Amino acid sequence: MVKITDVARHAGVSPSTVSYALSGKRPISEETRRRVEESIRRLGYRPHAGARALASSRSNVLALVVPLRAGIHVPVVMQFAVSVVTAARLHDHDVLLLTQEEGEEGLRRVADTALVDALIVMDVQLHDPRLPLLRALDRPSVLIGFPAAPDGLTCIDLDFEAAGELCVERLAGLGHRVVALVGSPPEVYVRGTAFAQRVVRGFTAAADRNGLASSVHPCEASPAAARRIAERLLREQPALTGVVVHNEPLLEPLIDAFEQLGLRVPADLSVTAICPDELAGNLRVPVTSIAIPSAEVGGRAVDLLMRKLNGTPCPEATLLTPAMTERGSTAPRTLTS
Amino acid sequence: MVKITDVARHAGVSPSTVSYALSGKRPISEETRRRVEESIRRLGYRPHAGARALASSRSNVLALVVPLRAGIHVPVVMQFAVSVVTAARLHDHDVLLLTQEEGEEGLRRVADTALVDALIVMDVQLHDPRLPLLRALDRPSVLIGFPAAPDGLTCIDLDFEAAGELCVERLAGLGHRVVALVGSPPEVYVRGTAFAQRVVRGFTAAADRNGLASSVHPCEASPAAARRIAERLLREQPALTGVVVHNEPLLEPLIDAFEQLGLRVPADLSVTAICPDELAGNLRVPVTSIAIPSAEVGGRAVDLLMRKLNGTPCPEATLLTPAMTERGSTAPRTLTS
DNA sequence: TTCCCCCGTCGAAGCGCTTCGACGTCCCGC
DNA sequence: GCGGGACGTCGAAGCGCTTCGACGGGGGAA
Repeated sequence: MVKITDVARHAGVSPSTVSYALSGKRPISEETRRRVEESIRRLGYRPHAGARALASSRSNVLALVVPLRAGIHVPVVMQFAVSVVTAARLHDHDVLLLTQEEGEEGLRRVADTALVDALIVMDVQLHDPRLPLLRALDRPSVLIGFPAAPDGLTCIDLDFEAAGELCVERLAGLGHRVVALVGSPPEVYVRGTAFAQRVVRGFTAAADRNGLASSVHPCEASPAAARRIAERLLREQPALTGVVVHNEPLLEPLIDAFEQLGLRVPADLSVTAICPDELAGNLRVPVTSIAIPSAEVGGRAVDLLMRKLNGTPCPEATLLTPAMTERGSTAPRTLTS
Repeated sequence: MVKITDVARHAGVSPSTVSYALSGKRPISEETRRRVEESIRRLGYRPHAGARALASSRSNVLALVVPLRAGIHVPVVMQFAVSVVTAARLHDHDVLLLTQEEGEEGLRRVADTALVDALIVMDVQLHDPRLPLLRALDRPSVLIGFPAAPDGLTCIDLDFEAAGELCVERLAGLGHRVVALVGSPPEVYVRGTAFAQRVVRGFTAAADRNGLASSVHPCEASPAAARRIAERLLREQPALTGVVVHNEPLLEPLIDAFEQLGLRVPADLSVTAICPDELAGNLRVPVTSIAIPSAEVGGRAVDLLMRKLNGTPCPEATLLTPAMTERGSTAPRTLTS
C-alpha cells in the first residue's frame, strides 16, 4: 500500500504538505501542488479511509435508512436510494445502507461508532419512535417525510397535503361533484405513515371546501381488491365521477376494474393519481398525476445534510410544491355521466 | 466520546485486555470479561470504527453494487439489497451502497481506500468490463450472476439455464408442442446480460430436445408491447399453447392481452414464468412460476464473502437449482386447443 | 521436585492520516 | 529602513484501536 509518506518522499515535501495540497486547508504554491499531484498519480496513492476518519473525525459516509414495510412502493424507495447515492458522491461522500429492521439500535450504532457523519431517514411515521433518538444524536440528520412534531429536526418531502388538495381541485374545476380517494393499504394508515395521512387530509379539506361529496378508502394492492373497491364505490356512490388514487400498484388494476364495470376513463370517470411519472405514463391508460419527485427529494436531502455538516444554516422544513402532469385521464363532467 | 482507555480504567485493566475481551482473540478470564462488559455497558462504550479499521485493516464494511439499467426489475434488486444488508449484519458487517454508474473507478476507489473489505457485484454482463478489475483487486468479491468466463471469480446465481429448461419441460410434459419465450427488452440481450441469455439457451435447448416448435421474443415492458407481442404470436404460431415469460412487469399485461384475444389461461394457453413468488402469486391469474430467490442469493453471497475474508475455502461457482411452484396457470393440452 | 508450557494480562508500538504551532521568507506600508 | 503580516512549508503530536512480545503464576508431566 502506498501511503502519504511515500508521496511526500517522492515529491520532496513533508507529509503535511501533501495533506494540505489534497485538502486545500492551507495555501500551497502552485509549483508544489503540481509536483504533489504528479507524485500521487505516479504512485497511485489513495488515502486510507479509516486513517482519515480517525484523524479528522469525519468518515465521509452518510447513513441511509430504507423502509421495508408492507404497502410502500419499492421502486420509489429505490429511486430515493439511488439519488441519494448519486448526490452524496457529488459531495465526496459514500452511503451506508441500513434497513429499518435494525431500528433505533442501528442508528445509534453507526452514529456512535463514527461510522457515518450524518443520517437520512426515510418513511417517517407521524409519531416515529426514532425521533427522540435523532434529536439526541450528536450527528445531523435529515428526514424524508414529516412527523407530527418535526421541531428540531430537518425534514423534506413533497407537500402531500397540497398534492391531495390539488387532485381534488382539478376534479372540482372540471365540474365533478362526487369524488373518492383510493389510498394505500389500511396498515399504512394504522401505523401512522405521515405522507399517506397528509394526502387524506388534503383530499378531505379540498373536497369540503368545494362542497363535494367525498369518501376515502384504504385499499390493498391486489387486482381482487381493486375489483372489490370499484364495485363498492359504484354501489355506494352511484354519482361518482372523480377518483384520486394514491396507491401505485393498484392504479392499473383499479382502472381495469372500472372499465370492466362499464365506466370509460375519462369519459365516465376522471382519474388522477399521486405516483411516479414513469408509472403514470406507462399505463395502458396514461393517468394525469402528481409526480413523486424522488430524485429531487433525495438530492436535496443530501444537500441539506451537507449544509448541516458544514455548519451552514439551512431550513428545518422543506415542502416541495406538487405539480400535476396532464395525461388525458380527466375530463369535464358530462351531464350524461 | 468514551474510549477504550476509559473502559480499561473503569474496569481496572489495561486497554489491550478490553480489546481482547471484545474480540476474543486471546483468552480472558470469566471474571475479567464480566467486569469489562459491565464497564462497557455502564459507560456506553462504542469502539470507533475508523480507529478499528486503521489498526486492524478491516473496515467491516462490504460494498454492494446495484444496477440501474433499464429492463431490470427494481423490486428484485431491492430484495437483493435488503437481504445482503440483513445477512451482513449477522456477520457484524455493514453495507456501502454503490451504483453501477460509478463504474470501475468506484470499485477501485472503495477498495483502494480500504473503505470496504470486500465487494458484491450485481447484474453481471457476459463480458463485463469490471471483471479484470475484480480479479486484480486485493479484496475478495462475489458476483451475483455468471459472466462468460467466471474463472478466478466467485459467482452465485439461480441456474437460469436450468430454469428455462424446466419451464419447457413442464409444458412438454403436459403435451404442448408449440411454445414461445417472451423475454426481457431487447437492450437487455444486446448488452449481454448473462441471466437473460441463459434463460434463452435453456429454453431453446429443452425445446429442441423435446422436439417442440419454439420461438423467442424479447419484449418491452408495456401494455402496448404486450398486446403487440400477443397478436404477433397468435399470427405467427397459431398452434401456440405454451408460453414462458421472463419479464416481470410484462407478465400481467401479457396475460390480459391473451385473454382479450380470446385465449383462456390455462384452458387454451398454459403460462409459466420466471419471476419473484410475490409477483406470480398476486396476479389476477396466479401463474405457475420459478422463483427468483433473491433473499437466498443475497444471503449466500454474503456467506461466501465471509468465507473468503476468513480464508475458508469456498466454491467458485454456486448455481441454485430452480424450483417450480404450481399455481394453476398450466394445463394439459387439449385436442380442441 | 523440576521443567515447561499454557493461561491471563500488560505495555508499547504502530496503523496512516490530519492538524497545530512554529519558522523562514517575502513584501507592503509607514 | 524596519516591523508585521501573509504565505508556504515542516515537524511532531495525536486520533482510538489492535496486536505483538513479554512476563508472572500455576499445573501437569517426567
